[in-house]
Amino acid sequence: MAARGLLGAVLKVGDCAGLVVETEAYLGVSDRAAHAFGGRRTKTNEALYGPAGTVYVYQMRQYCLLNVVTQPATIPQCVLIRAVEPIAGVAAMAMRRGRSGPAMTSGPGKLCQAFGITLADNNRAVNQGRVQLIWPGRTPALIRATPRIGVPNKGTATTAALRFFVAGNANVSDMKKRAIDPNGGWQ
DNA sequence: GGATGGATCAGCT
DNA sequence: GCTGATCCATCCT
Repeated sequence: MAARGLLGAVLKVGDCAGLVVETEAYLGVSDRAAHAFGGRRTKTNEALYGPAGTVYVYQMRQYCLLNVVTQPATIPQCVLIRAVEPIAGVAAMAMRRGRSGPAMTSGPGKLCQAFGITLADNNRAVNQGRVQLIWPGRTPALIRATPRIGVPNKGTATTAALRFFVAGNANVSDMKKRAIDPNGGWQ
């Protein structure tokens, strides 16, 4: 699954970069939690119907969320990037976030603020705009799966284990202190 | 450590 | 009007 394949990839925006450590899969028309559920297509989610590698930025309240389309055009599936481990441009990210440490990029809204990702980056091809994904990055020692976050009361969409993260990485959202691996969860 | 409520806003109904 | 793929401060145990 594409959501697992993104773990360990390098996300690069301008001079800032980080390793993807947490993702969620959104399975298109059959997924009640997806914006394209039932084939819904509006100006806002138009990017979902682009080719694989299209950036889909969704704004929620005062934050933006970063997605990457994973299937050919007209098949609206995507992966939400929920958290990264900062590896470059840390000072710039800390300034934009007003915070440092794990709280800087350990959530979908947080990492977009840290990298300066906005709706201006929506509906553009990865590696042809400011947002880039680069392989190889690092290899997770262990990938864990749980239900997605913020998807209540939607039957199987709520219970399905479609959230994936690098086990033990300190930048994963809601990571318990006891569960942190000193090696960052990498091989 | 866990639960709660407010901030805040574009887009859809 | 209403509704979120959120975040943070501030309670409480």
